Amino acid sequence: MTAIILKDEALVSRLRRGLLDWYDAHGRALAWRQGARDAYRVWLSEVMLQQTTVPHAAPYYEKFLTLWPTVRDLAAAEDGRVMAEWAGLGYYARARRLLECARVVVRDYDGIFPANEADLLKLPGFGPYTAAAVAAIAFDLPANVVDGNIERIMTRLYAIDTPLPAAKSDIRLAAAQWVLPERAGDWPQALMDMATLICRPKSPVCDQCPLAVACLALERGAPERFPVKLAKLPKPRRYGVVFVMLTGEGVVVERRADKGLLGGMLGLPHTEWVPSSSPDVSGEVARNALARFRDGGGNSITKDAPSVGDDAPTPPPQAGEDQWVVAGSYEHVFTHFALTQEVWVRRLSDEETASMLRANNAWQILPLSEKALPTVFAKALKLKDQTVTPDLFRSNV
DNA sequence: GATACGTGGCC
DNA sequence: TGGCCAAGTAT
Repeated sequence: MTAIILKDEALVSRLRRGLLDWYDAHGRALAWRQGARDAYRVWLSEVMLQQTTVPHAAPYYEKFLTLWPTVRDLAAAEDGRVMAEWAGLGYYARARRLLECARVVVRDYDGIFPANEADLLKLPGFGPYTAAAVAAIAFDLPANVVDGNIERIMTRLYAIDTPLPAAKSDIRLAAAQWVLPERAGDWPQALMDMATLICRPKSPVCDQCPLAVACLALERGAPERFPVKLAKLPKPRRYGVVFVMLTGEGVVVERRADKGLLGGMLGLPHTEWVPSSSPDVSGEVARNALARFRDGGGNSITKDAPSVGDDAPTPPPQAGEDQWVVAGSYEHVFTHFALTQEVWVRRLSDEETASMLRANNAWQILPLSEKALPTVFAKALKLKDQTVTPDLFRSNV
């Protein structure tokens, strides 16, 4: 428990004004800051920006606003369309909760976001940060907005050396000292811009910082040491095979279960992602997966797949198995594990396609021109494009 | 409190 | 090149 040293109010007041002056002169002209403040736009941008960089989120924000200009438009959208538009942005639970929240706002609030932090906090996908940010930025309420940027500023300002996340309560207390009703919406944005442009994680530019005279970390000589974080556990590696089944109309994809990794997204059928490549993922594991696809169960492949090393009976080779082309393999790093995946490609006849779709009701055909897949699967199609011979695309094989 | 949950850029 | 980092939330 770090004791927060209360700064004298006159100093806080002066520094606060200095940071707002800096923001007026140097704040970023981001798309969601243009025009009148609109709770829907503020909320949309905040959700997209969770754990996501501004350059990555910006084009998605523009596209969503074009497709669904109001919360009512979004609430009326098809689930699959929203998920497809989110593809590539990551943390897909955000998209499911975004849609759920839009529908709650329309149903319970007549399409108008509640203008108080407590009610915002109850909405799907709203946590302490987003509720405070929307309250402040959309409704100009003096909420205590604390995100990773503001955590960095506060741990440096007060030299809080308790490792995160244990330091969060102290950080909140520190940040709360700076909140005032005057320019309540600009304040957190000024802090976040300053944290991004000046109080950066690495090589902070302290000689440009409006708060430098009060910064204990700077005074002690190592501001980049803050915030202190607990060491991360090593990231395990897993292995799998992904199947690119080409048809006359596109590629076979499955709608994934709503919960868990890539929940609610379209994906390519794939084997279980096993912790070891031994004895042979691209042999027995792949063969078992293909057998399940033939018999149905393509949407539960991770649930009842035998793990590598089990002496589950190897099914007889399928007819046409030799038509698979191994396009290569690639790596994809998720939050909590790294995946090495081999890409198997083959052309399905119309009969096989019909049979596969009958057996696996979560499967459908996605035109190759559509960009609806999470990056982990988009990479497989890209690898296919780079390596597979054109004759696989012919309509009759 | 610990863990699950994506992706891309940077050094 | 592998680890770190980015406007967190849900369980």
